[in-house]
This record gives sequence, C-alpha cells and structure tokens, in this order.
Amino acid sequence: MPKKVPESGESEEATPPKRKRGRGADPEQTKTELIDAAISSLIDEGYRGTTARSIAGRAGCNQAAIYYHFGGIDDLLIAALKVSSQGRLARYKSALSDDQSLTELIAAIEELYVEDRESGHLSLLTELVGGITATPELRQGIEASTEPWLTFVEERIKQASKSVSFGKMLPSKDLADLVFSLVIGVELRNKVDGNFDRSDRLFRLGHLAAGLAESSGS
Amino acid sequence: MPKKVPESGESEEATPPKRKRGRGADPEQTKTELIDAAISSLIDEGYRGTTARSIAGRAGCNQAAIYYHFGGIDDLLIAALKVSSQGRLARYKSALSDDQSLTELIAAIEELYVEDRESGHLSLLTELVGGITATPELRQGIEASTEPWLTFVEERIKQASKSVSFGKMLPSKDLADLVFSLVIGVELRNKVDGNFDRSDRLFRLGHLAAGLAESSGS
Amino acid sequence: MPKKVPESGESEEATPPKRKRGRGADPEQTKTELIDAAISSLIDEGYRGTTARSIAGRAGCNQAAIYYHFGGIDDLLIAALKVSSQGRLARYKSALSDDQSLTELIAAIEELYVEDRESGHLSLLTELVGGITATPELRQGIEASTEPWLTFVEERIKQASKSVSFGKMLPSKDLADLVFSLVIGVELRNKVDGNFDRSDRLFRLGHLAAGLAESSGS
Amino acid sequence: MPKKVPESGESEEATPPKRKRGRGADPEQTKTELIDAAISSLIDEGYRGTTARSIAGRAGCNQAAIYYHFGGIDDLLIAALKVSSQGRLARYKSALSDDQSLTELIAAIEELYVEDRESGHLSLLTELVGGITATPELRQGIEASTEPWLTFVEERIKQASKSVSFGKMLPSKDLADLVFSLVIGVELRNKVDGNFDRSDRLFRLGHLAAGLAESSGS
DNA sequence: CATGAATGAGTATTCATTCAT
DNA sequence: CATGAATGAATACTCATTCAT
Repeated sequence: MPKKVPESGESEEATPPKRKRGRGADPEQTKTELIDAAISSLIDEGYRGTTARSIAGRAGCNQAAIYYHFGGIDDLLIAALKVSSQGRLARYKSALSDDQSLTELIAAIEELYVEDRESGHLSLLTELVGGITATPELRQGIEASTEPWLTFVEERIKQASKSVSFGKMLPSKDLADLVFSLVIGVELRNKVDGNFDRSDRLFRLGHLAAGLAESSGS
Repeated sequence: MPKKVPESGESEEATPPKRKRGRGADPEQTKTELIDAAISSLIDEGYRGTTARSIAGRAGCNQAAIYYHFGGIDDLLIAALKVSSQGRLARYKSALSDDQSLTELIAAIEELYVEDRESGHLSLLTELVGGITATPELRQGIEASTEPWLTFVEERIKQASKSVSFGKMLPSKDLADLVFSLVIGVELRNKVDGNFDRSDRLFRLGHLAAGLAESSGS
Repeated sequence: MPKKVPESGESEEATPPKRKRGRGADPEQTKTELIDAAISSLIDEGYRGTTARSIAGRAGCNQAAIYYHFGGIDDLLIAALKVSSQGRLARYKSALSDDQSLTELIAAIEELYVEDRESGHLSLLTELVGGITATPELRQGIEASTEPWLTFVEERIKQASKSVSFGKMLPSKDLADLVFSLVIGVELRNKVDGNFDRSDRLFRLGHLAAGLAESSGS
Repeated sequence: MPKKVPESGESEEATPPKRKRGRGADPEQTKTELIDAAISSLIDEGYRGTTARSIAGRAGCNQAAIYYHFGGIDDLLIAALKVSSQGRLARYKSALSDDQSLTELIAAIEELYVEDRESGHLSLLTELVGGITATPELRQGIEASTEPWLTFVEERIKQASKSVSFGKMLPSKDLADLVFSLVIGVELRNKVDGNFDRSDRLFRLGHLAAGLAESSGS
C-alpha cells in the first residue's frame, strides 16, 4: 500500500546521464540503487525478510555488491535509514515555518505525517529497531538517525509554545521525547491492527488541546 | 538485563510433583517449558534470533517438540505472548483499585511499568510486532493479546477521570489508545538509546498533569 | 479421481458390530483400517508421500499403531499390497470363465482393467516398485503379490489359445509375462501424460488381433 | 550392478583443460557434475533416496550449489533426465539405419537396450515416474523427455513395416506406444524379480514374430 | 569496478521410530 | 490393547559471506 516517494537523492537536481552498471560504471549510482532497494525491502518485507538476496534483487545487482560498497548488510541498512531519515527531515524543515500558529503547525505536521505513513518511511525506523535485539550493532546507527529529529521537534515545540500563556513552563525536551515516542508507538500499533484512523483521532485530540492552549492567551 | 519474573503459571501455588519429561510424561509441563523458553528467547534474542534451535535449547527439549505441541514456531510465539500478556494483565488488575486518586493511580502504574520493563515482558510485544511485516500470520494473535489491555486502560481512565472536573468531557477511548501507543513507543525508543530514565521523566510529566487536573476540583 | 472400491475385506459378509478402537478393542479392525489407510495413501500420495503420519491420519489412529500391529511402515505396505492384490485377483477369477471366446475374454478383461485403473489399485503396485531401489526389503513382498497374477494370466492364455489354430505353438508363459509387463508399463505411462485413452487404443489393437486369430480357425 | 556409461557429454572429444571447481570456476563443469551425480543417485538410491545430500555428496560439492545452479532438486532431476535421455536417443539414432531389415533392426535394438538396462539409464525414467504422485511438478519434465522417443520409435516402425506385406495396415503410432510402454513395464518388473532374462525371452518372441512377418513377403 | 560462483552454517519442518503408561 | 509424548536424524531450502576473476 505504501505510496512511492523518492527515496534517496532528496533534491530534484538533474542527475547526470545514468550509465549502466558494470565495469567502468559510476559507483555512486550502484550505491544509490542499493540504498533504495534496502529501503523498499525493509518497508515491504520487514527486517527479517530483508536479506542480501532480497536487496540485490530489488537493486538489480549482485549480492556481493552489498559487501563491496557497504561492507555488510547491516551497514547498508543503517545507510538506508540515514538517507531516508535525512530526506524526510529536510522535507519537514522546509514545510514548517516559524510564523505558524500552534493550530497551523499541527495541521501542517499532520499532512507530513500522512506522507510518512503512506510512503512507509516511518516503518523503516520501527523495522530496524526490531532488529536491534538480534543485531545490537544496529543501535548506534539508528540512534544517529533519530537524534536530529528530537532536536528538531524540541525546537518546534519551543517556538510554538511562545504563543501560549504558560509556554515557558513547558518542558519542551520531555514533550519532544513524548511526541516522538508516541509517533513511533502509533506506527507500531498500526502494524498490528491496520487501523489507520488512529492517527486521525489522535491529531483531532491534538487540535483540541491546541485550541484550548491558544484560547488561554499568549 | 531483564530481571527474571515467573513467566507462565501466574500463581505461586505449589506445583504438583513434577514428573520428569520424556515419553509418557505430562505434556502440560513440556508446553509450559516451551512457552517459557519462547518468552525468554524473544526477550534475549529478539524475533529474528528466536529460532527453533534457540527455543528448544532453552527448554531443554527437542526441536520437534515445538511442532508436536504447537504446530509451528509462530503458533508457539503467539501462545507465549498470550500467556505473558494475560499474566501481566492479571497483575495490573489486582494491583490497581477503584478508590485510588489520579495521583495514586499513576504512582501505582509506574511501579508496575517498571516491573514490565525490567522483566522484559513489554519487549515481547514489540519484538513480535517487528515480525509482522515478515510474517503477517502473527498479526491476529498479537491483536488478540493487545485488545484486553485497551479495554482495561480505558476503564481505568474512565474511573480516574471521575475525580476531575472536566472528566466527563475526556475521550477515554482515544486517551487509552494514546497511552498504550505511548508505552509501546517508549519501549521501542528505550531499545535504541538504552535511556531508561525516559519513562521516569514522562511519569513525572504525568504526575504534574495529574496534579493540575486534580487541583481543578472534582 | 480414483473411484472408491472396497479395499480389504474382499467378501461382503456382514462384519461384526464395530467396536470403537482403544483399550479392549478388536485388533483386527485396527489392522484392517491401517491397511485401508495405507492403500489409499499409496494411491493418493505415492510411495514417497506415504508416511507414518499420512497413514495414521487416514486410519484415524496413532502412528505407533503401525509399529504395534505391523512392525514397521514397509511391512504394512507389503500387507496392503497383498490384500489389495488378492482382492483384485479374486475379482478377476470370478469374472472370467473358461468358456469365453478370445474376443469375449478380452472384452471382460477390459472391463476389469478399467475398474483397476479407476480405483487406483494398479497404481499401488507401481508406487511400491518405485520404492524398491530405496528400500530393497520391499522386493520380496512385491514379488509374492505379483506371482499369482502371472500364473493366472498364463492359464487364461493357455485356455484361450485353444480356440486358435496355432494355439499350441504359443509360448503362453512368455506371453503372460509380456501382457503383465505391458499393463504395468501402461499404468506408469498414464501417470506421465494422463492419457487414459492409451489403454483403450491398446485394447482395440487386442480386439483386432483376437479377431484375426479367431478367423484363422480353431 | 549398473555398468558405468558416460552420462552427460555424449561425445568423447577431449574436454578442455578442466579448471578446478570453486569460486570463480567454470560453472558448466559444476552443473555437469551435479547432473551426473543426480543421475547416478537416481540409479543407485532411487527417487526416494535421491536427496540434496546424496547428490551433493556424489558431486563433491555443497548442497547449496544445487539451488544456485538449478533452483531446486526437482529441477535438477528433470535436467538430469533430459541429458540422459537425449544422450541415449542420440546413440539409438546413430546406431540404427534405414536400410536394416526387420530382423536386423530388432537385433540392433536388443544390443542398445542391453546397454540401457545395464547402465541404468532406463531406470532413471521409471524412478522419476515413481515420484510423480508425490511431486506432480515432475510430470511435465518427464513428458518432455519421453515424447521424442515416441516419435522416434514410431518412425522406426513405419520404416520397418515397409518390408512387410501388410505393413501399411499397421497402426504405427499405437504400436510405438505399445513398445515404449512394454519397455518401461519390463524395466519395472526387472526391479521386482531381478529376472533379467525376461527381456531376452521377449526379444526372442520379437525375432519370431519378425521372421513370420517377413516370410509373409514384402 | 563489479560480479558470478561457491559455501558452511543455519532455517523451518518432517521423518521413522521408541517407550512409558 | 493402544496410544500420547517424545526424539535423533533427516528433509528441502536459504542465509550471510567470501573470493577468484
């Protein structure tokens, strides 16, 4: 069901004429293709189903390429998460501006979130976290991709709370942690019951709370 | 790191004289041992690392026993989740009473939650959810074990909100959903950074909010 | 597709009131059920697919019963072949009489053969022979079930050739061998292409030859 | 008991300098070795005994190679049948010529047949057919290897019947079917009783009939 | 630069068989 | 008399990984 959203290569700049892969090819292209393949495999097949074969098959190249370019499967997976995460974060940053009211902010976020959910990019994170217990090496890489989001969310919260009377009292860091955890939890729960209106309902709750907060004056 | 907490067999009643396992033995004991083994394997090795070998090894019996008693690994896994989930839910139900104030309630829950987190029983759920993408058959079983928790949380919220002035306005079902999702999200995030004080901080936030709510009068 | 034809118990005599199986049951009944199960499993699943599980499942009893009653799977299989073979042979003997002309004889045989083919009883033999290479112990048992057929066929040929001028010159033993081998070969070939009109065409050839032979005078 | 006869590689031309097997080796050699191993395993151990282990062991390579090169055991098996069948058919074609009398033809065939029987190549076919019930996927492959033989036999019969007065009346297609089925049936019967003079006796019968037919004028 | 070939160790699952009851 | 429980060894197949080219 996930809609296709451009994976790596966040920008739309014209890519140079794609040479075919093989001897004398552009190594970056292969790497990019592998990363895209890893992303789509993680989304479609989950962490357990994401094997060298599955990735190489999707990338249309040899399994050995994974080792040649990334040194191993897990390293490729981390790279994939990084690319995906950075791409999405950039999108969020460009779509949210400082002068939005709390209500506007939440509306904007909801739109982005739906993009995430539908494209499957959120799933990437939860799938990889699921692999941590079996493969602890993943942890560090995941954390690195996670961290920028937290500072970003915290910042947004700080900014938004300016328009609220008791704003300065809000523990923006903890709230950021809460919001981020909640998003992840919702994603996981969606996997269980496929009940995608859960996020809708929670956003409605958010709008309600935002309305209440704003009406309490700046 | 998870502390050992008795898995199946919620009660502490003296178990009847344990016959040795083997041909002609008590099958229930073997089943129980397999379930316990599955639980501990899921906690220690994750979904990906929980193989027939790993389970049978922990249970001290032959891999074939898994198939004899449960028909397959996934079936054993959801049986394990069910046992674990029911056991924990019973514990929650017996530990929380109707006449607790909101603040008391939260304090009680925090205690139980720490038990969950430390024993690893919460991890069971997230590990299995991680397997859904690769093995969709798990979904139904997970959902079945999840559902009772939601109704339980909802009831608690309804009960607790009576002591709050605007309590009747609260969408208890959505809040239950939110709380449950948040717990799951936190568990997942803990796996990433091992930052176990996150829950402490969030509970503090909860206490704060509870205090605010209660001070607004009943 | 094989039509059901009563397996063991060649006669239609009233069977004594069937007690259920279990402690104090009639051992003969269990044996009979196991044999019938083995026959149908060989027909449906082939030699490779005929496992203890498959047989016991069809017989509705425990796998251990096979060992208790027959000592092993192969022994049960041999017993099954024997029962099936004897049953069919009895049917042939009762359906063919001495005073049939060659043409009548062939017509009668065709009818019986179609029974065999459709019920799958012929398949029993070829499936078991397929197992000989892997399990040489089968050989003797199969040979024992095969031998009576050859003497029977030889006798029929001898009798029938009396109505043919050059009848005494015919090497009836070799011809019996030929006919029997041909039947087996046809059965095997049918498995490959499912072309069941092959036997029809060959019987037509037989009728032609019979007509020719008879027209040459007695 | 089967005598060794070169399996694949019908010609005796000097094979190019055989590189050792292993990473980066000539894949054709590995494939050939696997096919030869499959053939000899089918002959020696039968269909039931022909496992990945047995084949890889005989080929001196890893079981996984079977899957790498053929995708699965059954596919390797039908590849083996194809190679064997084509090799033998080529041998037959080169050994039989148009200008042979019926008697000469039968004599020539007898010689070839003895080769088949002794080398075990005929057994290949019957073993695989025995597997059809359990593994229907084999059917198509077997049929494909079978079909050329039928057209070949039919042609031979047509050609030979020219030297017989009533030759044009002969239903060569049905006769081809009969002959081929008979050969298969005889092979199977040989497995049961090890009575290898059966074919001798049948060939004698054939010679007799041929003599009769030829004496009836062209 | 990249890959085809190969493999050892592993996967889930099923086998025939045994034994205590 | 018969069976439920159990198992060691096998089954087909896939894994991540390596290496020669």
